[in-house]
Amino acid sequence: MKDTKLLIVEDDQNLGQMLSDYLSVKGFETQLERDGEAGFKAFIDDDYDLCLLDVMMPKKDGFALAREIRQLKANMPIIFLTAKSMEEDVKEGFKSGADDYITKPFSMEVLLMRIEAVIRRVNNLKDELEKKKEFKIQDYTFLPDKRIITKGDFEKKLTSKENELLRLLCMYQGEVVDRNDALNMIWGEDSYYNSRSMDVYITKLRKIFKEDTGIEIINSHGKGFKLLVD
Amino acid sequence: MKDTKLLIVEDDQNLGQMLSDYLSVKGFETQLERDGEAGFKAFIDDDYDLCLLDVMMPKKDGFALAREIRQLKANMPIIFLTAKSMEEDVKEGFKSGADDYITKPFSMEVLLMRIEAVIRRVNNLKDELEKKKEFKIQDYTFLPDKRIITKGDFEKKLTSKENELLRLLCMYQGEVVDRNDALNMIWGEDSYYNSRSMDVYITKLRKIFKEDTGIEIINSHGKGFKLLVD
DNA sequence: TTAGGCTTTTGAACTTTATTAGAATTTAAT
DNA sequence: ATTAAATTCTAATAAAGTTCAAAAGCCTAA
Repeated sequence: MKDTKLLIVEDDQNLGQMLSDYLSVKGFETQLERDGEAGFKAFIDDDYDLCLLDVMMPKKDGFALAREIRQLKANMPIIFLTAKSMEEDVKEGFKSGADDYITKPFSMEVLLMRIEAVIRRVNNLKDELEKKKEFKIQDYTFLPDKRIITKGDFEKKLTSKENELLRLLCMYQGEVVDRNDALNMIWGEDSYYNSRSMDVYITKLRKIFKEDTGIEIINSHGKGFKLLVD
Repeated sequence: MKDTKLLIVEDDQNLGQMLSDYLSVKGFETQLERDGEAGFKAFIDDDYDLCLLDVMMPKKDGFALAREIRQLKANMPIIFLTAKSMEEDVKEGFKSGADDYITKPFSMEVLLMRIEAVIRRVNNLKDELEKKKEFKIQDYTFLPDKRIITKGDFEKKLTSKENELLRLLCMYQGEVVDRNDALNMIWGEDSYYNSRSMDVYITKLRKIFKEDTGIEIINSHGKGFKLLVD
């Protein structure tokens, strides 16, 4: 596995550099930006595992930036660097399972612990999902370990690619699964031909649910696929 | 997105200058006007994130000014600077979700906290909107998660760009959505070509509502677009 | 070990989505 | 009124996704 990659957005040059240096030493790959706009650009250009956002920043504050980031990646883990007075707002508005906040001033050690905690939490979440033995898709029961999907007395064996792809879609049900991510996870590499191959499997999965209104695998052009169930 | 921009309308020159200076130092962009009329002119000429209005002013008092401002921008956050004796009036007449008031005399610190609180509240409102699953546009139902818009038995699938753009317009229904903001949020960057591309999508959306009187996407020259429904 | 059956990849034709170009209009400003 | 800038909309093109069918791989039971 590669380094954990952090996006740090902090307008105080001193603090920013200090964070960046300290966390680099601690084994993270870091990218430092000094305002919300630059931060968003950086976020688009690269893949990060966690964002560290100052709340009070010129051009675009941390909350606004977080909102935009979440539009692109709904579960991106975020830690807000906030003043004492804003504590309540973070709690109310932004604390999803993948978030945390830390009030200034803080010690580097404490920050490090928070970062590790968030990453652990996120990994656990992913683990849980991966370990999940059974997914419900309307009346269907999908058992990834047994590689079958059933509905009433209908039962279909899935091939391993079908199985992994459906598992991934189910894990992130309702969210777009990145094409690249899926390719890397299931095919091990993201090439043009693998991508075509994946399309074929998407077609196969769609065929399974063809008759069922309310189950759809929709494409998000240039991004990936999303399993929608209502 | 730019700095948070404040319009300060205060007839007491001393206090006005002090406010303006202090808030500038604190990282806000400020514009100071000394009466209601000048304040309204300034409001028309520029985009503000929050207005700080003295209630007692010559030519046009703070309430009257607020009324006019609200006609142009229904949700403009406003903080009234009021004397103790007027406290009741503000509470009754003007406190919308985005408002606050502060009684003179006040400390700069308290004012700052109020400003931040209002801005935070507004940002949280935006969050809620983003999470919204369903928008009504007259008889249409727009379901951004499913990327469809329906009306009776008419149903149209939307492409992801159409979908995001319409979502944005719906979120700010009745208000102008900045071109730049839309480009940054949906396209990730604000370039000439993306801007042309967005125009094409505006055209597509307009076509959907072509037959419907009372639904319009109107352009605000040099600013952006506004979804108008009546 | 090898034929048959299943899985996966590849090729190719086709559809949909997004961008670019450009001509015609509209708006704002000098 | 003239000019520049911004917008509108159609059409052409490029890029991405979909699907079917056939080829290539892979496994396993005879």
